[in-house]
Order: sequence, then structure tokens, then C-alpha cells
Amino acid sequence: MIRVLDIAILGLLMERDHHGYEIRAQLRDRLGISANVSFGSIYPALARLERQGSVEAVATEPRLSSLSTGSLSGERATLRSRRTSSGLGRRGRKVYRITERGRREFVELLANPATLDDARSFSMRVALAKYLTPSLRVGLLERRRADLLERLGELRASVANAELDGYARSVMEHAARGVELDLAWIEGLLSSERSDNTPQQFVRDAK
Amino acid sequence: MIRVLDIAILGLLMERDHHGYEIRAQLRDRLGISANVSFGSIYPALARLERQGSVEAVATEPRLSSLSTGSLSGERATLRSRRTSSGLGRRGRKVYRITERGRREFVELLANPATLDDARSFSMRVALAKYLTPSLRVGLLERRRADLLERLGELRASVANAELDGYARSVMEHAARGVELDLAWIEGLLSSERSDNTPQQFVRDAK
DNA sequence: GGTTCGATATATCGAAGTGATATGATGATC
DNA sequence: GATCATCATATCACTTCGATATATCGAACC
Repeated sequence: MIRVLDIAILGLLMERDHHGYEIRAQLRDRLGISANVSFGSIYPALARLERQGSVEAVATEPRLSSLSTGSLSGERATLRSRRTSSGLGRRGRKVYRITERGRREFVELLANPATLDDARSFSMRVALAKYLTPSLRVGLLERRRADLLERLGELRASVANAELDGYARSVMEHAARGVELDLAWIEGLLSSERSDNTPQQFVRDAK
Repeated sequence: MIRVLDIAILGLLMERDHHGYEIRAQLRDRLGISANVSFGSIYPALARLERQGSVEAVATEPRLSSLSTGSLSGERATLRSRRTSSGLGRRGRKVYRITERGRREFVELLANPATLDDARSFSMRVALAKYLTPSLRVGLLERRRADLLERLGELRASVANAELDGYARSVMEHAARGVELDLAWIEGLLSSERSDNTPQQFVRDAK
């Protein structure tokens, strides 16, 4: 399975620690994920990542006094009964940190070309591309370019072929222009890569 | 609940009968839904719609009966690629037809502005816009324009504000260009509406 | 001074959608 | 005539979504 969200969260945690609520804003503001990702995705994803040892809850900031910071979250007994309650409202935010294992997992997932086909996971990968080697970056861009060229052909065939009404045709034409814009962007990125004009170097290919 | 897929399927069935496999291709080729919708969505959706009486299975063509004149299949072989066999080679395909109730439900759902925020459901609505009255069309376009303008502001703020590395910044800038392209498209559609230059008239506002 | 409002923050639930896979028939290619 | 691609339906486990509940804080408003 893909779990784009896992990669995205780990990528954000590579930079610095975050808590769940903040991650949502960062997905929007740093990784360019347009629609706000729901908390019903983020909190389960964090729990999953913690369970498998990729991240750890580093602190549960309590509000105001409320001393006694439980050292490690001992799976705060989540009573599923209706009256969960008693939780302090903005009850301490749980700040997560990526583990060594998480770092290794992240670069592996980011480089893994499996299911990078959709627009969202592609642009997320590009936003995190500084963690890839140059050759992996080029591979990512070229695969995406190939997919988009194929899609562009389909769209043009649809526009030319089918007996679409004006609105449907307009949608298909607009979709084609969107793909062309993506392609131009990718060409630009590729030529930056080739001129080694890369924005920020992080890792290099092994010689 | 939104159920974008329900609207899309009903919209396709407004035109003519379809079976599940075909619906997937049509979602791509007529409604401009880029990623192929999975069968795990389509078949359950059809079952749901049938259960609630919006569609009915009009025929289950058994394999190899070969009625010689595929009256229902009408013009096939329109698909790209080379020679698509006009012979039906499949076991019983379940062909669905929209019911009267389904038609009423469709126009209601299509006009309902609830959760039209995401790109996919918006472009699907536009592709089916001939079933809307002019004023509903304008409302749809204007709401989307407002959303996109807001999003554009956020994206520009992100680009200007945050200390993003080159790749992440490139992603945000590209996202902003995409939104600008969408906005230009919508402006064009709006001005067609105003000049009553609409591609195909289907329903009119009540006077 | 009170109150409403919006942002911050975590969490859970049911429903909807995804990707993978199974099954099988048919026609096309080698 | 074996094998491959396409057509076609279906189901499964898992992910993601949208809605909702709870609670605190700061600002804005009357």
C-alpha cells in the first residue's frame, strides 16, 4: 500500500518536530496539498507510525499547570465509551519526533516509485525532493512526464472524437491545458536538474 | 454525504444506459475524471443506487447468446486503439438504466451546492452543466471562483512567507499557476453564460 | 462584564473510495 | 494452439474522508 500520508508526515518531521494539528497546516502550506487533509486521516496515521516505531511522542505539553508529564505515552487508556471526557480541552498537544528507523523508512518510501501516479503524491514527492539523489529525482520526473504525455493523448482524443456537448468539451479541453501546464513545469525542473542548477543540494549520487 | 460518484453515474445514465465497466471509461472520457475510478467504487455505487431505486438493471446479457444485433450497445468500437472487436466477449454484463426517481434525484443532487469544493466534483458538475438552469450554472461557477481566489491568496502567502527550499517553493508556485489557469477558465465560462452564448441549452430558468 | 466567535487541539465513527486480486470469457497475435 | 490484452464483474482489507464531540484560549462586540 501506498500511504502517501505517511511519507508526507515523515517528510515534515525530517525538518522538525510537529504535533497533529500543525501537520495539517504544513501539508497545505509546505507540501502544496490543496484540500485540507482530514484529522480522521492524520491522527490514525500518527498512531500507526508510532506503533511501528517510525515516530515517537516526544512530549505531551500540558496546559497551564497540570504537572506530571507522563514520560512516555503509555497508550493513554482510550476508553471508547461515550463519555470520553475528562480530557482537558486543549489537553496537551502531542508532539511527535521522527526516529532513526523512521528516517530510513522515509527515504526508502520517497524513492520507491510504486504508485506515484496521482497528482497529489507526485507533487508531494517533488516538494520533498531535496531528500532524493539527483538521479532519483530525474527518474521521478521522467516517469511522471511519461504518464502525463499518455494522459494528454487520451484527453485530446476525447476532445476530437466523442460527441460531447459544449460543457463537457470545455472540461476536457481545460483538463488538457492543465496537463500541458504540468508538463511544462516538469520540463523546467528537468532542465534545472541537468544544469545542476538545483535549488538546494542535500544528497548526492554515489560515485 | 456527498457521493460525487453517484451524481456522475446518474449523469452518464441520463444520456443512455451503461454497464459498470463502461461507466469507468466514460468517467474518464466524458467527465474528465483523471484517475481511473476503481471498480471497488463503481460496483458498490451501482448496487447502492439500485437498492434505493434510482437505477434498475435492465438486462443481464448472458455470454455467447450473441443476439447478433447488439441493439443496446449501439455504436461501439469508438474506443481509441486499434480494432476493438465489436463482438461482445464478456459474460453477462449488467446494463443499468436510470429510473424516473433517479432523474429527479440527479437534478437535485447536481444543483445542490453542498460540498462542491474539490476540483473533481466541480469539473464533473461543469461537464454535466447542460442539465442545470443558467442561474444555477452561474452560481456554481461563482462559488468555485471565490474558493479558488481564496486558495490563490493562501498559496501566494506561502510562497512569499515560508522559508521553503527550492523544490517546495516550486511546487507552491506551480500550484498557484494551476489555480490561475482554473480561474481563467471559469471567467471564460462565466462570460459565455452572460452573453447567453451557451454551448447547448437544455433547461431554462423559470420566468 | 458577559458572551459569542473563531482558532487551536485531539479523538472517534461510519461511510466512501482505493489498490489488489480472483475469476473467467473472448478475440488477437505469434 | 499457447499466450497475451481486453472486457467484465466482484470482493477484500485498508485508507481516507466528512462529520461530530469535546474543550480551551484570545479577540471582538455590545
